[in-house]
Amino acid sequence: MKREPNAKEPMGRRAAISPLTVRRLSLYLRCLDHLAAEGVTTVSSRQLGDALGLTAAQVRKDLAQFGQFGRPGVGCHIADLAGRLRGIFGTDRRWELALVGVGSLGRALLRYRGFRDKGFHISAAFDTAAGKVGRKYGEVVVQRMSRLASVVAEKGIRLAVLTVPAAAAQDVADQLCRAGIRGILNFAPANLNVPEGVTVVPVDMAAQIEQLSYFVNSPNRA
Amino acid sequence: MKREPNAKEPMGRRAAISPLTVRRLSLYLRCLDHLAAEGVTTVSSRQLGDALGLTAAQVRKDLAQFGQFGRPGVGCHIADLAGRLRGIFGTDRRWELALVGVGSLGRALLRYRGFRDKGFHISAAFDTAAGKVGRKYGEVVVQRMSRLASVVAEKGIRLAVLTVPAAAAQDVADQLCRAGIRGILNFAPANLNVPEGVTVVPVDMAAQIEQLSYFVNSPNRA
DNA sequence: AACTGTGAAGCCATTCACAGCT
DNA sequence: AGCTGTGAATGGCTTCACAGTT
Repeated sequence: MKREPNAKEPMGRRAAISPLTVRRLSLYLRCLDHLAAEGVTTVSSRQLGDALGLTAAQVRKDLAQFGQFGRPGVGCHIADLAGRLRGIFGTDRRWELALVGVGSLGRALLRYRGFRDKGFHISAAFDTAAGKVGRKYGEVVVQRMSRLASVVAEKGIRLAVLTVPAAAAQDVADQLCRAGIRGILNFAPANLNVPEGVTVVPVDMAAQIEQLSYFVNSPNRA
Repeated sequence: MKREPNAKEPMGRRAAISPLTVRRLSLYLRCLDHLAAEGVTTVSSRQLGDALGLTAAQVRKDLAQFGQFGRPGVGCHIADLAGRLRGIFGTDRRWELALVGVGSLGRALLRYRGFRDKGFHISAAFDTAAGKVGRKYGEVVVQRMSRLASVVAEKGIRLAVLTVPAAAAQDVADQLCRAGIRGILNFAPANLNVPEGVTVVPVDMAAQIEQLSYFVNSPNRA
């Protein structure tokens, strides 16, 4: 995972957006959906910021990168903005996922509703353990690893969830990349090396609880 | 083993460290443990940086905040540095955790080895569902929520793992804070309001897969 | 009056470059 | 030589402040 100097290339009409901004966009969308469920139709940047602990200017700057939303004096139309954000994320369509590693975490994710609600459907699961192959968890039957490439091709799967032990992670990631996967949600505590064009988003829960104990441990509070 | 604090700050009180740095410290520690397991005893900032996709200068700046490590011409002694990092995180001692919400994700975390390996032990679990109370998952028996405060006090629990549905998250967080919890690892897709002195670290998997699809979807590579 | 969108300023984080140690 | 620790420079992110719109 090497960070290139990020040359400013004019390709595509979207300029590169910082990962920090992308993370906040998710928060905005969650908040908008929440408001919409309550019947609210309009929201100001200040309201959004207050709900999330951000400044109103930050919210406006983030959203401004994608064009003009809300009208002065009124605010943003929630449904419009939410739809637009979904378009940006690509969650206005359905995504098929492959999951590799059917341990306890993998099984939990096979049943996790949070993915389905956003349009992400785990439609194939793989494991090396013979005892697991053939078993059905949630909706999918576990298959052997040798079927990975053909299933990925057949179902047009572009994203994978990686829930194998750290020691196996790089090897499995290589297989996923060869199979044509474009993105990996990596739960293994390992840094993955992937070719250009494949994105890895790490979900390192061990690191996150470490952060928690750091902040609880340390005397400084902001 | 002479430590030379060099009078940056008196050792007792640490200056506030940016969350970005804290996240990288976790990566350093993981990498150091990995190297140590291979029998390596010394590492340079360049090697560490290369392994993680960071510059050598970044690594040195991050570590310099905590004093002097490695010797010029040699590098850092891995065991020393790792031990020091564990001290910073507080993972050189044992932590007791309470888990609230024994759904599929909660059950998976009750068995998750990644926490135990870092010294975090889930020693109590709670749920509102009568059907789950009394059942044993992994090592712990699920208890009813009304017992939360007394168990937390009794076992000296300071951290909690929150795996309840979003709609219940704030209410449960309030209960946790009243019970004296100091930190919450929040898996619920909701922004929690907590009093001063309580830390929340969000683990929003839905947002993370949204990020993944954004980067796969968008033309610009990072 | 309320709110947006945006240049400019301010602040923080990263990288550079080099003196100094082993 | 090889490496660290650190001031200086750079670059990026956030906040400020205000002109402009409804």
